[in-house]
Amino acid sequence: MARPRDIDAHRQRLSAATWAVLAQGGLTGLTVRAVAERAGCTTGLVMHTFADKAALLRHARTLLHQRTAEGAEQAEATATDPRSRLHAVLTQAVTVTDEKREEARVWIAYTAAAVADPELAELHRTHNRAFLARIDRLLSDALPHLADDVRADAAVTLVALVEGLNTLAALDPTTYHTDTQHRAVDDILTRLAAAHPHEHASGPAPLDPGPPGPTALGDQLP
Amino acid sequence: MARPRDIDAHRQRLSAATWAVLAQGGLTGLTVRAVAERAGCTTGLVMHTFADKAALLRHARTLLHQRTAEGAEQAEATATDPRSRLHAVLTQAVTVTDEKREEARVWIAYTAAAVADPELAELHRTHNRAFLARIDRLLSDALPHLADDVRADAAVTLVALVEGLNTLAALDPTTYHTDTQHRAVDDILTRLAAAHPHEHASGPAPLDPGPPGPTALGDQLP
DNA sequence: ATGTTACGGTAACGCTCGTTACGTTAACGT
DNA sequence: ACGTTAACGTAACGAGCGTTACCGTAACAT
Repeated sequence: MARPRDIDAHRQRLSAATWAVLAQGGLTGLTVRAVAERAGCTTGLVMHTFADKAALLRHARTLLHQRTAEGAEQAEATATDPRSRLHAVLTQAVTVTDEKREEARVWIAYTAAAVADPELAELHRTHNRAFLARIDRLLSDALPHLADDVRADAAVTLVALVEGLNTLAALDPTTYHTDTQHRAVDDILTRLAAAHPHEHASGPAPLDPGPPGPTALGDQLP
Repeated sequence: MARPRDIDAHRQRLSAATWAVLAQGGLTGLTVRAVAERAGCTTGLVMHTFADKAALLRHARTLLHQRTAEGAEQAEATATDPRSRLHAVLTQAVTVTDEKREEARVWIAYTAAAVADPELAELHRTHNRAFLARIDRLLSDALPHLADDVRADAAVTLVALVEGLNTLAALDPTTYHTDTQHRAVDDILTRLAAAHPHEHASGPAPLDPGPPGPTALGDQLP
């Protein structure tokens, strides 16, 4: 035996290099050579660590999702009551930091790659549905007065809003500022905390604010 | 003189071919040869019609925006009252047809390309801000009771929602169905038609529905 | 009818890509 | 200390890319 290697550490390092390359050069700038140079090694190590370029892409994609899931998990664990948990997870998802700025650009690249790559598309669906389920769960805890179908639609709305805000902010941070994104999320949550306008499609809106009061979410702004 | 050509017609045909290639093969599948084959010509015509590949991309991008702007213009012209105008433009933007399905995939490709291409990023900002301004104008006509800052945030929310819904629907049409998207847009509009929860940060919501009644937008569902 | 003109096709260039075959070298058991 | 073994680098291959130079040819003016 000779020269053992920590292959998982290599995979992680190369995945991080893949993110960096994607963030800087976009999808067309992603080459095995660029990843190797970014990781401080040669293409030899890359091809010995992954079967091919597609495997590298998939691994980096999965690791990226794990990182975002950890962020949501932490936000969820930090908050105390159900409403602030929902608020914390969504706010964290649209808060722009140096780390998240890169993440958004990488996210866009993977979205585009998934259009033509069925395996990446399947990964996208799995991960996105997990996030959607998380928001739905947080919604049912935070706003139990919402009917199931209304809540499902609200979850879709919130997930799409986060997706859209991050995409637009990545390309136009001037127009889509962090403050604007926070206000957008807070506004939706505040309106959801109020009763649904035509609940069960019966009569007009009952306008029932719910037990904790309608301004509970809005008051949590920084 | 000899052999005149309609260069604008060629540009349009090649741009349409570019969309088709982008929709099918994604950003990495976009090659001059693929565009030429799709358009039924050779790379020679492509390079005689455009200075280089980037010019072809930019032209197709601008033409795509013009097409989407026309769609919004038609929806706006068809509707009669201010509220249905806003509703029609947003609904049309998230309605999935064969044409729009391709459009969404092309849109994603351009978004990813803009991450690494400053010129495409500038085009994106210009066009997106134009759409944002349109929504803001339609909002001020449809819901005049909204304060300027509230309306601006609402416009950002609606644009981001449309962007997010289209992106997610392109990759997961099962989870993000056309009906779901319509309900998401309608729901936001209905909630916006109600008064803002903490208007001017003064007291609680005045809950003033406005002249045409609070359910005017919700009732316009198909 | 015919010469002229430029439109569009052909084919090749240089380059870079993903991938592979091979050589080098570093770390372990003995 | 040293041979062995596998990890990693090196270098080259074939394919495909954007781009260019060149040529055939179709359409107009005369």
